[in-house]
Amino acid sequence: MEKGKVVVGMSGGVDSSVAAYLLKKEGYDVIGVTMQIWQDDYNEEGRKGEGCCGITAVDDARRVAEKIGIPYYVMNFKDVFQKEVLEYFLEEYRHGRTPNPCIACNRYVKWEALLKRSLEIGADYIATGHYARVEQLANGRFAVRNSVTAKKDQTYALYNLTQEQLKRTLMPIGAYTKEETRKIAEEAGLMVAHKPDSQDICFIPDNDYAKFIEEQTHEKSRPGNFVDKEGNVLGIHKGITHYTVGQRKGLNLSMGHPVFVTEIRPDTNEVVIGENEDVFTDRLIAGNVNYMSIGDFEGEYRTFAKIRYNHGGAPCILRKLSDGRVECIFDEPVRAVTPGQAVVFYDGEYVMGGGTILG
RNA sequence: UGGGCUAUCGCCAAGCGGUAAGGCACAGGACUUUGACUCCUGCAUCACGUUGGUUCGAAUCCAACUAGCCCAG
Repeated sequence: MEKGKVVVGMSGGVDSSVAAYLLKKEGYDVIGVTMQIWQDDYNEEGRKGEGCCGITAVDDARRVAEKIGIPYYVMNFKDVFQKEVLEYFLEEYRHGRTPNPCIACNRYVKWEALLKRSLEIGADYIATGHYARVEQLANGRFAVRNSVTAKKDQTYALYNLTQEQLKRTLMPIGAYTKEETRKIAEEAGLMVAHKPDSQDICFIPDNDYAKFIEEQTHEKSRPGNFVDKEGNVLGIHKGITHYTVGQRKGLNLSMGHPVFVTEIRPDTNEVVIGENEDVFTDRLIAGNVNYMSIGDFEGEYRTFAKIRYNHGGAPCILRKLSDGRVECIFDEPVRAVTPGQAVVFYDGEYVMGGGTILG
């Protein structure tokens, strides 16, 4: 109790379950909460491998909460999810960009909304089952630090959290590997110990996100032209929402050798096709930059950047631009810089900041 | 309707008498708490435009037919 009151976001998976268990064991006053963020009325059969927000979530989370002896609630966050994640997601695709909904969901739903409500009910912290650590640095700032397992590291999706949010965040799982987490779950007798990892976009049932966009927007995707960089028409595409930069599969273009999407032009409804080397670039511009381990920087800044969730990262130099934008110049070209995705900067193991890729 | 050329998997394309390469596309799987990339597997089995013929044996040679292309008109 002396350690404070913490609300743990429980998805019903192993990670958040173990997070709750560990905090309880450490002496926190733990409250389990599952966020209801999406329709809870799809009881279709055959939903395997629930995402982070699935619906068997509630059952599993409640059982775990009971098992470890903590109060448990379900909170409704559908409105904020609808606005900050879903609408954003649809709008980005409509503009030919490729959004990362998890990042928006983390910042606005999991943290902003959940934290606010948690504070309202008297909590001191919120906690999640992310593979990342939160630490306060010598300069007084809070930053997300790499999980002990680079393999399961989830810091990329957390770059957008604010100092206020981080100050009140606990991520107990960051100190363990996935295997260790499962072992802890097993030893604690949590029935979710062997639940498969979630994957894919959690709110898109069958993983067919293009169809999902059509259904949500009530707009049929509009076919257009595949063109090469000279403007020659190569074929017809199914609608720009079906594609992303660097994509090869699903183009149905038989050029004799593999070809890739190099650009999406929402204005002309064109998808530009090129060679593999055409999809490499050594620079990008990011906007909406959120600084984490440092408050800001002047001039140039040497760092290491990831341009997508599963990117190993690449050394680069940051240069300040106007309107809070930054230019990122890589030492070596990187593949498929994609507008809409996030670029996250690292100082060693710490997230230095990140932003949205504009181009 | 004179001459010439070509017809092999959805697309491109090897093969030149001995029993159908490969690439692209596509499908399935692996990987992955975003979209991609990548990797693995599969993908012509009375079949090589059709019909006959030669041959022990033809996609490979011959003939006719059909279709397309080119040059002449």
